[in-house]
Amino acid sequence: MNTRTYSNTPSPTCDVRARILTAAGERFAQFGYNKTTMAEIAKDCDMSAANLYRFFKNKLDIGSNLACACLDTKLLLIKNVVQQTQQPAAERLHNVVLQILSHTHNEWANNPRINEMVTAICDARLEIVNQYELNRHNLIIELLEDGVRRDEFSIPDVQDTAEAITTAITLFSVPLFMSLHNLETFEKRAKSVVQLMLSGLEKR
Amino acid sequence: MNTRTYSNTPSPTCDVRARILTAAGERFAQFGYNKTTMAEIAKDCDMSAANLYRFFKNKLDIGSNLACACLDTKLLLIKNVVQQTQQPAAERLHNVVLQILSHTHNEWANNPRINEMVTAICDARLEIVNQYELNRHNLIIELLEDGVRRDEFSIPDVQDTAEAITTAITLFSVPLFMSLHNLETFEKRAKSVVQLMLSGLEKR
DNA sequence: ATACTGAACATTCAAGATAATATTCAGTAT
DNA sequence: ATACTGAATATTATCTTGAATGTTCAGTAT
Repeated sequence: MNTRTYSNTPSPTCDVRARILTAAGERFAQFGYNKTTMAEIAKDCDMSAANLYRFFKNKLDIGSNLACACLDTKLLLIKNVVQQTQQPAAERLHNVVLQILSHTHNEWANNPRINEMVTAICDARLEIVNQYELNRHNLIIELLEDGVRRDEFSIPDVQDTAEAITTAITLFSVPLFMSLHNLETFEKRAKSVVQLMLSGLEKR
Repeated sequence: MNTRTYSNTPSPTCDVRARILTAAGERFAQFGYNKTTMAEIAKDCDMSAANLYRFFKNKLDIGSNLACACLDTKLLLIKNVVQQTQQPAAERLHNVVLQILSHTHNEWANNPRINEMVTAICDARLEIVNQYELNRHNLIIELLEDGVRRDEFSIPDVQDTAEAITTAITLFSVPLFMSLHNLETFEKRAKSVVQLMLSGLEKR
């Protein structure tokens, strides 16, 4: 990644990168990743297609950067929910799951283009989605530990439990599944799953 | 479905159907659904391809029948676990989840051909997989109700809870996911999920 | 040296042609 | 009538090829 900055130059490298990403992002969102050509992105930035390669390794690299940003936004939304520390941890868990569901559904329903891009990128760059999963995992751990600290939760192994939660909400995280039901059905299911995760089956 | 039987005929209709299904099943398992031709199935049964259509509507219909049988086997395995009534319900739930995981993983690892077939069929005949899901759902309900009857479980809404469990074990039911981890990792996760479903997070 | 371009080259996509296969049906044997 | 077949037809998959696009690079301007 390029980390240099030219504070006294009118058009620093990182600005060019940002301009390219903006142009590409708009095209990808409107016409899809595959239908967008490097020539078009270049034209939007008043440069040649060849010049794009001075700033990004290739088209996939542009896509990856956008996908990263996309996943970062997603992560930030979750973080915001987790850090509503005035709310009980149980409620925040509930909100996290609904947040994830809502985002997945939105992606699928309102912006199949973006989804196409993210899919394409994730196929090629597994590490990006891995990083996202790891960050999400850590946010769940943060939430669980907070719940334990506040004496709301009793959790023998936070690490395992966080993994179990991630596993249990798979249905809400994968856009592919969104065609199975409508949003209300998913929300109902999400509530049931959270309910189950909170109280468990065993008699107390 | 043909339900007539010719008890005094040496080669009754239903035997021919069975012969065709056996031949097709072997071909599908060995070479895959798409690579198997109707002519080949017919040759295995010493008949013309045209004659197959007297017993099955089309190729997909042959595949559907095999897929049904496949899912019925799966269901039977689950049923057997559920009905081990000498075991505690909690243990049986654990075994059901591991059973499902093991079957999904097996399908994916040892027999991609069969999997290809089931996928092809399910794409075309959603009602088959729906029926399977419904039956599985009912088995889970049976297990939960038994757990409640024995005073092991305390469950406000069995219907909702069964749906929640089905949802939570999505990762173990979809062959597509099997490439993500190795079997041991999945088993560890399955145990964590069951643990979570049994005890819940909330302090008691 | 640095920023950039146009043209060359490599790869991917898509439309059309071809071949393989599924399905139907008229016709034969019993 | 019933069980079945071979050949005809419809559908689907595979291959081919030209065009479009991604990528590289020698060369130009500053």
